[in-house]
Parts: sequence; structure tokens; C-alpha cells
Amino acid sequence: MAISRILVVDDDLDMRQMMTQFLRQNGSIALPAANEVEVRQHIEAGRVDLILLDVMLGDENGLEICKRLRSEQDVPIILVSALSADHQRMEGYAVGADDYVAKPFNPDLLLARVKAVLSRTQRSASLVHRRNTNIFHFNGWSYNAKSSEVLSPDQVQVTLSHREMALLRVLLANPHIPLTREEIAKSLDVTGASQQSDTVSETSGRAIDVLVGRLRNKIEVTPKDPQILKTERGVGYVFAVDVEVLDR
Amino acid sequence: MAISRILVVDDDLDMRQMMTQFLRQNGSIALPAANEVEVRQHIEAGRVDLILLDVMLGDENGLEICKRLRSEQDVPIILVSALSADHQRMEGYAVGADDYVAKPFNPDLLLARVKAVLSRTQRSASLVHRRNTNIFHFNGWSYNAKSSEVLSPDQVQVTLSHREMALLRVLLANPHIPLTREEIAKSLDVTGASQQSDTVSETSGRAIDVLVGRLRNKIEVTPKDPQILKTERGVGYVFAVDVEVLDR
DNA sequence: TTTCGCTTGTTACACACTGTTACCTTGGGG
DNA sequence: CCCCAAGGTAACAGTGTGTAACAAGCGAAA
Repeated sequence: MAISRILVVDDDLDMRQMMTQFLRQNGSIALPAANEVEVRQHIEAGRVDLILLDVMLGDENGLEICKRLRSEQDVPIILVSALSADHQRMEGYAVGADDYVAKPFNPDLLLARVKAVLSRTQRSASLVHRRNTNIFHFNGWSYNAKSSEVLSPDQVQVTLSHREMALLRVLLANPHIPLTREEIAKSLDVTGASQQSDTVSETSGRAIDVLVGRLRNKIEVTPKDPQILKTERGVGYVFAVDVEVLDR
Repeated sequence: MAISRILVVDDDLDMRQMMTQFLRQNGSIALPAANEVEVRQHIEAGRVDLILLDVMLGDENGLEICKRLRSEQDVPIILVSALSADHQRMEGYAVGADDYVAKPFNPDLLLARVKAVLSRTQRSASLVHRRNTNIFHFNGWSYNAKSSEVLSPDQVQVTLSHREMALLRVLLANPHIPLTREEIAKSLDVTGASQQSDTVSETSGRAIDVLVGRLRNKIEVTPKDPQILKTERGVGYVFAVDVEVLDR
């Protein structure tokens, strides 16, 4: 499945960071925004699959923004709000929201609802026109999220295992951000199947280290001296080069 | 918006009547149903735009029904349940529900959510119910659902066995969604004949794997390196390309 | 009924994937 | 310079998947 690009709109910095971080750990590309201007910039750039929109944005009104966006665009919107009375929820649906989530929310449940909305919109879109292809470029390499093809700088196709592919996706969603082994493992597990379980599948060992090594052998020119997937001693691993996302 | 036909599935007569009556007062066509058989009758007749499905249906399980319907059809489903814990909601979304509403609910709010879901799915819904003349396109291939003809990218007709054809249909109905062997087997059995029963025809073995291999040999350019029908290790199989449905 | 041809499930074996373990290398503090 | 924890990695084992070969089932035609 293609990686989803989710726009997180909240005027509270902490909330924004918490949500973007959580979404990234679960394999999405999360873009933060604090106001309508920033929202429109991201939409103009055509890089948004879904918007998580806080209703109370300081001096701006999320409901108004939602209504306005909906009259112009077809982008799915999930409203997030501390206002959870029935009439407030109904107002949200009335301005065209696809879902309405009350704060405080369970992050995993929010993720489930995000997926539900995305699958619904993509389902109907696929009948009319094709879905977007995202292609990630880094250091001359490219990764096609749709076909899962990985091409080396000299355009040779490289075969990654399912798990290596998943690791690459997690890294691509978090460029320049050091990830602990635990964070990586959690993201990998969620990606694979129908998620959940409190039992962190704590593989009790070095599985991530070995996986990283295997990926390095395939995408690093000099695996012994990694340029892309670097080690952060005592912390974890970082995807240390810039990532460019292209639409087609 | 056209008048919506909503299937109300609940084993409690009072609840069923209350809901159908309310929906009718608000301009929808509401059809009552008490079990899976009645649901399928209405769907077969092409009378349904959306399903309101109670999770606890006496001896039947709404979640199971939802999962099954989703693997075959594209009808939007809103689950309704007295079970409102987060993990129960997530389970609902995991089986493909479009929304999950806790009982007791505010009827007006439910209506708002129904409209939100319908506004997203309406386009596809109208196509899906016209099942007589559908032609599916994927990766240059085409499948005519009426004549059961399969044409390769260079317009050569390919002969699929009955079982391979059924598998292809199941996959076409679930593009980009990983299906377990069990789900596939179940869908094949249901699709093939009108029978069902709790007795999973558990073929005790690798029948699905072999069937997948045979279909790959016919529709993949490079069966050893599948582009269309991919394996999801530890999970099952995915139809990994976009599907376009055309009317004639 | 017999036979032929096709379909489909079963089995066995080979191979691919992935976590674990053990041993080695590296790097930084003392 | 030594020490030791952290990280790299080869080798191994358990499990999952691909697939050829076989066998059983079924319908059509002789």
C-alpha cells in the first residue's frame, strides 16, 4: 500500500509533535501545520492524502476552514476537538468532515479511523482514476511505494525482502530523525498485519541490528562505512540523507 | 443527492423498527433485516447503498458478517454496538467498517454520520450495483465479468479454470488489501455456490498456495517475480495493482 | 460403462526469509 | 593503552512459501 501523507493541523505545538511523531512511527508521512495558510501551502503542493484538523485553532476556526476546503477540494478531513457534545459533532459533519474525533483520544483508535477514511476514499477514487504513485528519491536511489521497486543510482533493480522493505519505509518517513530499535520494531510490527496487542513483540534480541545490516548490504555502496543508514551509538539508527517525494 | 437505501440489521425488533422509522422520516429508504441471510438477499437484489449493522445479532456475529461482506462486496458498513471500549471499536475498523457507533446513540448524529459515509462512497456505489456489464482493467489485462473472458495486454484470450476465475474475482474485489488464505478460501466457497455453514471447508493444506501459483502462471509476465499477485509473508496474498472498472 | 482430458487438492522437497546466537570489531572513557 | 559496552555479522535453525509430481474427482464423448 502506498504511504499516506497526513496533514496535522493544530495550533498547540506539543499536540502537533505528539501526533506527527505517532503517525510517522506507524509508517505515514506526517506534515505539521498551525494555521490555514500553512494548510493551503501543503495542499497547493499536492502532497496531502488526509487532513487531521483541530477545531479550535486560536483565532481561526477549524469548522470554517473545513467548510471552505470542502467547497474547493475533495480532500478527506477528520476533525479533532475537545468539544464532544452531540450538536458540536453534528456541526462538524455538517461542514463536510469525514469523521469527528473527541479529545482526548486514543492514538491507536485515531489511526484506525484514519485508515478507515483513507480506504473509503481510495476505494471510490480507484474506480474513477488511478491512485497517485509516490516515488522517493535519496542519494540517487529511488523507491516506488506502489510497485515496491527499488532502483540503484545506475537504475538496476534491487530485490528487498518484505521486512527490509518495511524498514526502508519507516526510515523514509523519518529522515534525519534518530529512531531507537524499539521504535523501529514497533513500526515494523504494525505495518505487517492487523496491528494491536499490548504485548510488545519484544523479539528479545538483535533482530533490528541484523535487519539493518542486511538492508545496508543492499543499499549502501560501502556497507562497512554507511553513508545513508547511519548508526547513532547508544541511541539507534538514522536515515542520514535528504528524501525527496515525487508525485506522478 | 439521490435517495439512499439503507439496510438496518438488528435482531431486536423494537430497535429495528425505531431505526427504520427514523430513517424514513428523514427521507431515506430503510430496509429491515435480522440476519445474514436477509442481508444477502437485499444485496443480491441490488437494493442497498449502506448497511447499519448491529454487532451482536443473537447467535450471529456482526463483525464476522462485516468482514465477510467486505471481502466480497464494496457496500459501506457502519457498525452499531453497545460495546464501546476502544479495543472493540478498533476491532470494528479492522474488519473493514466505515464507522463505528456506540449504543445508545443520538439518532440525528447517526444520520449525520450516515451522510458523511455516503457522500464519500456514492460514486462507487452506483457503479458496483450495475454488475451486469462490468469490465475490470488492471496492468493492461482485462476481465469481463459477464462473459468471464480474460484478455492479456496484447489482447490474447487466456483460459482460466473455474477456480482460478473465482480467485481472480475475489482479488479484483479487494485491490491492495491483503487477504489471508482463510479469507480467500471462504470467499471462494461462498462465491462458487450459494451454500454456507459454520463448517469451514478447511481443505487442510496448501490448496490456496497452489491455486495462487497456477493463476500467477497465467496472468503474470514473470511468475517467479510477481508484479500483480504478491505474497505478504506470514499474512497471505495481495492484489497489488490498481483496478479500474468500466461500464459499457 | 469405459475412457480421455481437464481440474483441483495433497504431498514432498527445495529454497527463501528472519530471529537468535556467538564471536569479532569498534570506539570512547578511564 | 586497556577495558568494556555497543554494534557488526556469519552461521544456524525454525518457519513460510513455491512448485513439480501425483492422485482423485468429474464431465463429456464413444
